[in-house]
Amino acid sequence: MTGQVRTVDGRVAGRRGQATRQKLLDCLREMLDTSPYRDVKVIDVARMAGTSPATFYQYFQDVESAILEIANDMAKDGQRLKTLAEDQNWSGKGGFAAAEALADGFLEFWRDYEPILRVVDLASAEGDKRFYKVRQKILTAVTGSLTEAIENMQAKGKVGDDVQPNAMAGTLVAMLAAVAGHQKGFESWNIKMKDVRPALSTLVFMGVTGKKPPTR
Amino acid sequence: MTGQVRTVDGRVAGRRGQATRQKLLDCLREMLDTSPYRDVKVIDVARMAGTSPATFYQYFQDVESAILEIANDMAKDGQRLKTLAEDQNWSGKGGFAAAEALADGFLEFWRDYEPILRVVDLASAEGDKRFYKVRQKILTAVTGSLTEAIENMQAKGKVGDDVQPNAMAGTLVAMLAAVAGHQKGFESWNIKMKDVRPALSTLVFMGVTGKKPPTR
DNA sequence: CACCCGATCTGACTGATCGTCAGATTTCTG
DNA sequence: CAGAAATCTGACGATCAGTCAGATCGGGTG
Repeated sequence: MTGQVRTVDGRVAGRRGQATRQKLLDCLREMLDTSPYRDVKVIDVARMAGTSPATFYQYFQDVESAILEIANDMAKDGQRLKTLAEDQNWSGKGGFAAAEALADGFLEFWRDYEPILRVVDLASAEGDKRFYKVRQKILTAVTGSLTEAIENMQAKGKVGDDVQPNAMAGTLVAMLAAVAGHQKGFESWNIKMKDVRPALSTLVFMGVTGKKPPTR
Repeated sequence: MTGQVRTVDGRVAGRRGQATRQKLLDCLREMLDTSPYRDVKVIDVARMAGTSPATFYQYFQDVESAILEIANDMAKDGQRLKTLAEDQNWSGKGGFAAAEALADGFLEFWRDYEPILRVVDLASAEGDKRFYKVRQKILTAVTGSLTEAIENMQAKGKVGDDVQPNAMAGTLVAMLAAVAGHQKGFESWNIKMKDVRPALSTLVFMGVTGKKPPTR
């Protein structure tokens, strides 16, 4: 299913090849952790991996393609977010707990992949479809689950139907992603994450159920 | 107050110099509209402006500094967002209208400056303090006004004080910025902006007041 | 108008990186 | 161990970054 690993000129990579390829990806990821995206150079990645630029180009079209590879792995891992939103009971205290878990899931996921997600965000905003697709893969599942949840609440008459479920779900997901992506920003802005967490959960809960969260 | 326009080596630019400088900025901005950030080259900007790379370096340290210049102008214009959040009456229908106006303000502002804001977002997430400061300048004022509004509501006992006003305000602003920055994404995702607008406004209203918006 | 002088621009250069290719090196196979 | 396949790399032409000394421009002056 994952398909075989191939070199740029189409040959299937063997054991050794896969190892170097992986090493290049690891070094690229480390590079992105420490340098601005614009300053990441193939030559530096190659040097760090103890190989030559020519080798890099044997496995990747360019830097973007390599990042896309990392991003795809990330997207697989991202499916864990989906499980946090689906088949939850959103009423009452349990619902608020679900909202908290969802918020935590986003915060943690973004902490794990921050530099990659930055690039994915930029590239998809710039209209790169490959990156857009990755972003979708991560967010679409969550949005879908939330949409269903909101539709259920509306069916029960708990929420006014003056809001489109998918628009609300999309907005909530965008919010979660944005806040998760600016955790450092919040911190250095005198806003503590431990205060942001309840704010996020509250908004998710209110967005889904249309109600104030239960007092604890 | 704006200070005189200076060349890199400290000379004050005259009439002609300022004109070239501005032309370079304009071309850079146009370039960012159409090319990925990573692919914007000094040589292309210079060519488009009908001048040479050496001239570019006479006025700007590097591409980032030039973008920062554009971003600073943008930040000035961004102060219009602040007025949308301050001294509003957030109760009842008027409050919901205020929330709508705020959402519209964000959507419009991001539409005006999308490519620049993308870069500002990336660079500040990457830890570049100059860009972080610009981002702050735009968002901090709005956040402050919203914080006040929430504090007022809490003082009146309308909202539970289990949420920190500034954390909630920061979260709402992050949400507004994120959604505004992904307008194209939403559209191509089958979610119409006209549906997102009420979702956004509703969340802002609920975040500030702790209540469901009034039915219309 | 001819000249001058500061402001402005640019050609040309060095060095770094990109991206490619043919050939060297390593690993695998029988 | 020989031969083949896989893998790696040195070397190269092209492009771009960034610098500097000198050419050009344009307004003011006598």
